[in-house]
Amino acid sequence: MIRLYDTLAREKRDFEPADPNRITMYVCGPTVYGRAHIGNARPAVVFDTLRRLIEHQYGAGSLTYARNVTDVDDKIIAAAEAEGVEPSVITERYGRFYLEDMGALGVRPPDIAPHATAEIPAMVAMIATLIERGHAYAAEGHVLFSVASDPGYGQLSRRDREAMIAGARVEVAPYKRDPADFVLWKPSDDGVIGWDSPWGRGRPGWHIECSAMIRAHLGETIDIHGGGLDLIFPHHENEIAQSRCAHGGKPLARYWVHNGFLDMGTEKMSKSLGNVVTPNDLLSAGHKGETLRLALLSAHYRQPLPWTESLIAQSKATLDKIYRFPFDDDEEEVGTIDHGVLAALNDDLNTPLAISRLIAIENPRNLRASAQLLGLMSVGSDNWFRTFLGMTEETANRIEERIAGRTKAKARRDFAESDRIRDELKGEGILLEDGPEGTTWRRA
RNA sequence: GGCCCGAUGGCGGAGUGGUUACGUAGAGGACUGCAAAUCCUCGCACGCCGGUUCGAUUCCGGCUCGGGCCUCCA
Repeated sequence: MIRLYDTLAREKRDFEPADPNRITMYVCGPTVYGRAHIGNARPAVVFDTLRRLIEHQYGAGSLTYARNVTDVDDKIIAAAEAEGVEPSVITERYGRFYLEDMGALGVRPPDIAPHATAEIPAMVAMIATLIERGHAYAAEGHVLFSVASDPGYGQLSRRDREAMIAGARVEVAPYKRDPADFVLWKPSDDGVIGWDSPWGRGRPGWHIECSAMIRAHLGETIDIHGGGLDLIFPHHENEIAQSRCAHGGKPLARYWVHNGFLDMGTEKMSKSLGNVVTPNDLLSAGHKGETLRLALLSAHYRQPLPWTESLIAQSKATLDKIYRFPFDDDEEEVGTIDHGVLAALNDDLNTPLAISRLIAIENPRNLRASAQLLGLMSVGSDNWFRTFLGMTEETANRIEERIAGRTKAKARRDFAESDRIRDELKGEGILLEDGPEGTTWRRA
């Protein structure tokens, strides 16, 4: 039995899917206007891990996991204009980078990756329904959702109407009937990406994209909706309102799961603050994707996690430790997942506790099977310790030759020479270890 | 200003009303030509002030500090 903290209920609840054979999960994916940063990777890794857990507990094929791609957005339009290219050039490039970067962190592609630009008819249809039912209105080329028409609005974020009005610091657009109303459809000027609609040529608002795509691909009520804490308001609140009002009161999601933030010293990492570190930067610096994944999982997903070089180093040390277990990489027999690891994950995805259990596993096959549930130990030990970015077989052979030279020096007790060779290799990032069966080498 | 969350040892981080988290870093030892790896041992903690309790790091209240949201944002 999996337990999950449900943001709506503000407590851990037993996870009971509506249909255990067809579990549905939707997570808000990237807006593809730039390269994802390491903070963006946290939800991708967290929900990838939850996905692996669900698939383990309910069986392969039991879960349909959708993660959208927002490929129409004002920032995309701005980026395209800045480069003098079509928006699709921007969205295809960064969409590809996103998959590459997340893939390096062991994040498997979702089952479904709906793109907003391919789902415009579904959004238009949902907007039309909302207008019909008196929950939305057209004004000056815009369509707005009427927050006052939805008495349940504000439950997820626990915000009352007074607070929302008090918080409306932004100048209220003249076409809004109420300051809290939000845009479902907005007009596009000539030359700006847009689609024809009953309300004129325009493009969808951000929130309606997710509501419409969830409906189209997963249904009116899904089991789990995930995303970052910052999406609770207004994005998820608005999604809930749109979907509930369009679907005769049916709830959008049965469990709301939100991840906390990476701490970057003084303030959160964000593109607008310009203090971003990307997975690509870190991988280029020589860190392995699994190291970054473990670092991201080293705190509970709802807790803040300070992102530092030290955290990365600690994560690498942990992986070095488990990869040093005596494996036969050709071993085909599959291990079983450790009960302690599973119990920790079942309890609201307690990954730090699971990792501590993982390290204590003594059977190598069970260790590997358990690690793989967390998306770790995806490669063989040899690969982990010896693969360098761009290292060729020829380079590896040269290293072997130099080690052979050192072994000869050692045999004639010429330790000055043998230490010289060892130090030289160390300077190149290669560590030697003299074992009972000879010298082995690994990357630093 | 409003809403919400957090505060654990050098660092990361679980958890619990009364016994060890764990990892990493550090110290000592074994092993080693010396290292590395491995093994053994060790030290170091629960933000502040009250309250409840036989007993609180764990529950309650207040305070301080930090973070998030209220505007695009993982």
